[in-house]
Amino acid sequence: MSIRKENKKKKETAILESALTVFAKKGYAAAKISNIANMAGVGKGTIYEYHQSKEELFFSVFEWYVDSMAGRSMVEVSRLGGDPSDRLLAFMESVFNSAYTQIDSFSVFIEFWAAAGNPPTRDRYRSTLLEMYGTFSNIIIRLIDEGKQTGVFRGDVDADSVAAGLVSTMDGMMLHGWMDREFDVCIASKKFFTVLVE
Amino acid sequence: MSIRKENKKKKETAILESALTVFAKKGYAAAKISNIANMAGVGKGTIYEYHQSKEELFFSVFEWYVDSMAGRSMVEVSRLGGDPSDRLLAFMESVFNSAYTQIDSFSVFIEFWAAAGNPPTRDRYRSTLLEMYGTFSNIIIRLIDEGKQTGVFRGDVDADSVAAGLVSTMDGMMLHGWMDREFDVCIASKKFFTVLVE
DNA sequence: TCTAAAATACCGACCGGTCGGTCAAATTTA
DNA sequence: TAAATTTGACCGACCGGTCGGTATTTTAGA
Repeated sequence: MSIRKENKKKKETAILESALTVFAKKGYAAAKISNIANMAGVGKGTIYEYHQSKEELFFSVFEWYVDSMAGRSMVEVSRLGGDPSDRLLAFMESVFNSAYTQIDSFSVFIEFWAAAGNPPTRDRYRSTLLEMYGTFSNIIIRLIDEGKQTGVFRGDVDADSVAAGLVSTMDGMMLHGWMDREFDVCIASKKFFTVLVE
Repeated sequence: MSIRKENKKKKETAILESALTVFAKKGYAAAKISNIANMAGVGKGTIYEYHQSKEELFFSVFEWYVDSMAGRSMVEVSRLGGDPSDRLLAFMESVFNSAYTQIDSFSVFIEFWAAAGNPPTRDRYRSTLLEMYGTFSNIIIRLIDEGKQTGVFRGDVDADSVAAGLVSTMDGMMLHGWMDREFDVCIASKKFFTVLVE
């Protein structure tokens, strides 16, 4: 690859990383393009070589963040062993752990939700989020179905509802863990899910 | 009460209601003070008779909204009958139902979370939110303890963790129901909690 | 291989629109 | 009529986005 292309790639990620950091620290509104440019070590105009507008930049950060999350969890689940019940708990735990290591950027996630609520940006944020939740749900549904066949789970549980509930719970717990630093998500979720599974 | 005082009270609530509506519909940043004033049927300057700044107005809306939520749920639970297990399910259901009737203003709730994340506003939003969650938690904990004594719940469940989990789940489910209109929170939560309780 | 010209990438001073907040005048109340 | 309240035209700080100019790499011709 030519020197030009390589530099571009590097700057591309430098900009995304800086944008994530600044958006997380200040929130979308208070984050200035110049802050992001400074942190990325580029000029303000350069940002606009890569992204049409502030809003587009935010959306790019969103897609990048969500992709990496979904991708990581797919990898995690493929590595797990044990019976479906164990794997379900382990899956939840791994998602929490991986999310917990970057709890500081959780605040942008809240702004993704907010963006999924306001008219101009609503549709595309919403559909991308639902896609991501669908990925998580499917993983859980598959584990439950498997567990039903091997008899670990009762046959009459509605896999869809439980999956939806678990995904919701994960979001809720992350949120609470982020708001209340004394609330240890990993421990609380383990206790909660244990009550649920046994 | 004098006519003056009465009018002031009316304008006070008219402003708060309009503010909630406009913030919900457009989001904090895009909501203009003039929009809110128009909808409340007052001049822009009048807003500043009641609130120091846009940010203060938003915080007032926040407190008002949260108080009414917590208040309503306290009333609900005092009216419930049956054994603790039934009352727990009924409590959840009533919270969901009451929240669901005003799902359109849920988007402001997301912005409250966001405000609880960004430095200038963080502390006061966070503490008020945690207080509200504490109220919910206590209601649930009391029901669980009661259920333990009457033998409806196993004695070894950690009431605190379960309460924290349930509160998280409520938030998460509201969020998902709000994002995905096909996801019926009331039905899904009932199924999910039933799996959990029995 | 050297050089010149073309292409691409980068930069930041500047512009212009927006909207929170102010205040002098108008209106209402007692 | 005096005091209290309301009003909306106006101001200006702020910041997203532009663009003319510079620097760097690539290409082409000899």
